[in-house]
Formats: sequence, C-alpha cells, structure tokens
Amino acid sequence: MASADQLGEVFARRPKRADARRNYDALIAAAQEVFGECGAGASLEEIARRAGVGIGTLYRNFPKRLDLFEAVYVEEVRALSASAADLADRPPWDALVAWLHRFVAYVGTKRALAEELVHDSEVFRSCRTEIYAAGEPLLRRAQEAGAARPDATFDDVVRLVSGIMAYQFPEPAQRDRVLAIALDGLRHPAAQR
Amino acid sequence: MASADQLGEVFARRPKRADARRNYDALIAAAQEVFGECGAGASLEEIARRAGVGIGTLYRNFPKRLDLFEAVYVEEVRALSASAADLADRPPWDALVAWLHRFVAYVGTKRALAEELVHDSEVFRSCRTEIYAAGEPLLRRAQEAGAARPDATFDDVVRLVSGIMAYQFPEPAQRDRVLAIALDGLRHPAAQR
DNA sequence: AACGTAGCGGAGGGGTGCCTCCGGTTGCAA
DNA sequence: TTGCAACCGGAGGCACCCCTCCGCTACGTT
Repeated sequence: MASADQLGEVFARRPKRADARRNYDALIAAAQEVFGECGAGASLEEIARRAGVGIGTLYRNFPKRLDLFEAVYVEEVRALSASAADLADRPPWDALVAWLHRFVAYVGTKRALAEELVHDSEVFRSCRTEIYAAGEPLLRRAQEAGAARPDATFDDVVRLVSGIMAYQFPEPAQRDRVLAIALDGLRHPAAQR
Repeated sequence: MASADQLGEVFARRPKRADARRNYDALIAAAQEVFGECGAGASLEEIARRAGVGIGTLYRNFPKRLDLFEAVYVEEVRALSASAADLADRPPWDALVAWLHRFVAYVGTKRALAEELVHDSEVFRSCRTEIYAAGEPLLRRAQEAGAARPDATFDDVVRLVSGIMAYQFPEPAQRDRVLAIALDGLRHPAAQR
C-alpha cells in the first residue's frame, strides 16, 4: 500500500549511530516546540539552537525545509492513528467523540504546519489517508448505530472539529462548550436529546 | 464611549492632502491584498511595491507594523458592523444566520491578522466590542424567540463559526454543509427539526 | 587500543526584510 | 504665479535567515 510505505519511508530515514540518533530526536522535539510557537515560518536556526545542535546537523538530517515538516508531522500522525484502535470497545457515539478529542489535541498546534504541507507533499497526502483510515470507521459505526446524522462525511467532521480548535481558547471550559454545540449538530436528529 | 473613539481615531489619522490621501488608500488596499495572500507575516516592502509607493511613504503613514494592521482591520469592521442593521426586519433565526454568513466572509482571510492583533492592541479590543455590539443582539433575539439554545454565548458562536471558516474549502457546497451542521447544534433543542 | 569513517559544528556568502534619513518634488493657499 | 510646508522615494545600515562547505570529533568495529 502506497500510503503505509510513505510513512515507513520517513521513519526509516532516521540515522543509526547513537549520537546521530540523539540529535535527530532532539531536532524533532525542538521542531515540534518551535513550530507550535511560531507557526510554519519558524526559523530553522532557532530550531537547531533549541535542540542544542549545529545548523549543519539540522541540514544533514533534513536537507529541505519540507523534510523536517514531514518528519514532525509523521510522528504526530502515527500516535493519533494508533489511538483509534483503543476505542473499539466503547459505544459508537462515545468512541467517535473521544477520538475527536484526541484529534483536537493533535491538530491544535499543527494547523500552520498542515497548511504548509498540503500544497506539495506526497507524504502529507499519505498522512491524511492514515488519519482518515483511523477515524472514518468510527463515524460510520456511529451512523450505522443511528447516533450520528447520516448526511455528514468524515471530511466534514474533520473540518468542523479542527476548525473550531484552531483558535486557542483562554479557558478549556469554553472550548468544550463550543465543541459540544458542534457535536450536537452532528448527532442524528432522531437521537437528539 | 471609549470603543467608538478608538475606531474614529484611526479613521481620523488619514492624511488630508490629495496625493497623500491617494497613497494612504492605495496602501490600505494593497495591504488587504497582501495580508490575505501571505498572512500577517507579509513583507511591508511588498505592500509598498504593490501600492506603487516608496517604502518611506508606508512608514510615514504607519510608523509601526501594528498601525497598518489596525487601519486595515478597522476598515473591515466598519463594514461588517454596519451590515447588522439591515437585518432587523428578518425573522430572528434567519437574521442571525444571515449575519453569520457575512461574518464568515469577513473573517475568512483576516484570521492571521486577528491573531497578530489580539495580543497587544487597544484598537483591536475596540473592534471586538464593535462586532459584538452588532452581532450579540441578533443572538439574543433568536434566543428569546426560542430559536437558539439559551446556553450559548455570543463569544461561543463567534468561535464556532469563525473557526470553521478559517480553512479554505475547495467547494462552497461543503462549506455550507459543515456550517449547517454547526448551526444545527446551535438551534434550540425544542425547535430542532 | 587503534583506526576509519559517519557525523559534528559553525563560519561565511548571498539574500531579504526592517526601518531611518534626507535631498528632491508637488499640492495648495495667498 | 509663487513660496513653502508637507510629502515623496529609495539608498543604505543593520539584523536575521537560508544553506554550503570543510576541518575536527568521537562512535563502533576489529
């Protein structure tokens, strides 16, 4: 399958020698931090600095800016997509909502990153596929159980939820209230409380 | 009232001499364009270039980057807030939805701008007040008519709608579908179709 | 322990953007 | 028409960033 290959490819790009591997990991971590703070336009030198690594090391591991984006992104997606499996035993609607909450945490800081990648990265498309493969069954299950409205596509839901979460909320209570309003709209009309 | 003063102040800052005024207007127009395309990090020199004006002229009119943001922003807000008055004769729910659609058009390209401004601008706070003054009565009217759920604040609604619209939708049909889901969640449970 | 090599760091050239400053230009009032 | 004040443009200094290159370091193997 092409999409799994893409993700594995990025994963396999990691260096083998112990010191190199340490630097690689530090760079990914620093990049997650800095991209989260400054958006996709963040300075690569700042990332190297924050990782305690020379700029040359950054460029050896990630020759193009896009390579770094991809590596960070793949890391997030792996975790998110894995988390869908844990939810199989929950009731359909609860499982969907729980997963969407995790999705929210993932998408929160990565919006800028995604917007950068969406334009011209094969890997990004693979990540999208991966996420959809994880989340779509949850929606379908909820629809089949009559808990979610049948006319919503998974893409609709992703946009609904990720859009709302793009802004930072001063207090989590409001964030949950707004998300609840949106999810009420997603419930099946007949199942509405 | 402090908020009205703030907006008027920015408005009054416009130059009087004919040529200066022309340049000022060209700069605002160019800035709207360029910010829309490149986000808030856009190059000021690009804006001056696009306006057909020297960089010095830009800095004379807008000594700090923030000043330019504010001027552009105030321009948008004036139009949006004025548009709420036209809707007074529509049914409560329809009026709210119609205004939110206009709000969406306004917020679409200006998200980056708003995020920049939100941190440290008195004028931005005034604009917020202005928008809320225009939109909040529409929500309250809908709530009093039993069409909108009573536990939603206007701030909730703004975040709900503006978040969703922050992403560009490849086709308007999907945008409307997603917005419809969200607005369904906003309706009063008893009034739900 | 000794060695070959993968990996390291950061100096430096090129580019771009920010902002200041000042000699030249032009609208407008008299 | 004339004069002057307001206004103009862009050169240039400074800062930051991107990316390459190469002499040095230290990991892992034998």
